[in-house]
Amino acid sequence: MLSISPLRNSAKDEREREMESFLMEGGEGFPDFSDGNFLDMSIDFDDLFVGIKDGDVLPDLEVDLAEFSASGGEESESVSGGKVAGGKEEIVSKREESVSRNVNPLGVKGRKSSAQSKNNSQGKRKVKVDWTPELHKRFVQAVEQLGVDKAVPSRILEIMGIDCLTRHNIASHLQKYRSHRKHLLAREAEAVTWSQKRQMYGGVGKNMSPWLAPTMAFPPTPMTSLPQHFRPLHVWGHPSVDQRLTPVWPKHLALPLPLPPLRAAWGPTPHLPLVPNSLTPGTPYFPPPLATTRFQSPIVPGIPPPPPPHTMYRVDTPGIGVPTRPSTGPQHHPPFDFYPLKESIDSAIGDVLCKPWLPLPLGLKPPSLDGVLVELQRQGISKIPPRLCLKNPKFDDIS
DNA sequence: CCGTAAATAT
DNA sequence: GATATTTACG
Repeated sequence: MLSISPLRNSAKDEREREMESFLMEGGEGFPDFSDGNFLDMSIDFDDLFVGIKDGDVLPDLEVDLAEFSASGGEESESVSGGKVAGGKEEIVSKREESVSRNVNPLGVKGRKSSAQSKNNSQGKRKVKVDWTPELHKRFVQAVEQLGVDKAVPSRILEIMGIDCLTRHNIASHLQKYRSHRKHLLAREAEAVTWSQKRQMYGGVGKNMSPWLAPTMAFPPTPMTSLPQHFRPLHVWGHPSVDQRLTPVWPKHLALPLPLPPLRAAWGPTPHLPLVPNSLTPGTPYFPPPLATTRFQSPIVPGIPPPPPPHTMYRVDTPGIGVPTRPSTGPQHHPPFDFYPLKESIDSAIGDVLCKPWLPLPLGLKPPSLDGVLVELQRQGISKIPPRLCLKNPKFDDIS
């Protein structure tokens, strides 16, 4: 099993050619929490989160992946321990050859070892790049540095300094990145305008459902004003948000401790007791049974009430989904930070509940059909087929 | 070289 | 069947 050092591949063309497969630092692609935001919890995060070192971001070029993955024993090399390892944006030292130490045989699953993929006709087709959160973070940093508008693949690649990536890889990722970003911005704008309208038309009515009211007003800066835990974890999202603060569950851990308890409404998590309205600041709570409390826009004579945004989610119901319990076997990090489920949910019940928008945090997976069913029932929604809520919408540009 | 659209693999 | 990534094309 040899592994090709990125250093060796100097010529671009050759690099592409030689690039066999990437093994990402799957198990280690986690933001560090040196910020301390999560340190209050008196949990030893050293065990939970791994500091990020530049070198580890790099994808490894390997020929024999399977063998390689079998070797690993260690996982975390540097514990964050409150120190940011290379926490700054300096993306300088990327050259060093990084050996993937993580146990996670993640790469094995999908990524084929070199040209033995099914499509290996003649090693023609290149192997997909696994854009781990860390790699993406690097990408985002580069884009930010250049300016979202001025960022072009070549430059990004330069800044990222990851030799084994090709310009095409970047371009592809950039395409998707822009697409998602556009999408998110559109949604945000929509939410904002809607929020403005609401204020215009009288704001949140006091006759509104008590548990709805506080969440109705959309915060000035939705992304950043959300409670830490609820802040959208974006891989694609806005680069301005420091992703180092975003919690990501290490795949090899059994429990997502850093995240607040999730409501049990979704998905088969019967052991999680439904605690109604445990209103601790920053803690999700279960809204009381809704009966059929529908959101009523303030009625202003002559002015049609603004349509409820279908892109909104209740802030206090962050647990739309069930935690992805890192299971034993090889796991893939979710390619993206949130699942589009909420969109379909919104489109289905958004007009009923009118929720402030909240992306599904990383580590959450869409609820099961049963989960949806339960939730719909709980909210007294009968006319919407649960299946509809599970249908994933396209995330491409909508313009 | 860049951006977009189509193809393909997972 | 859907999506992410690659590949093709203008």
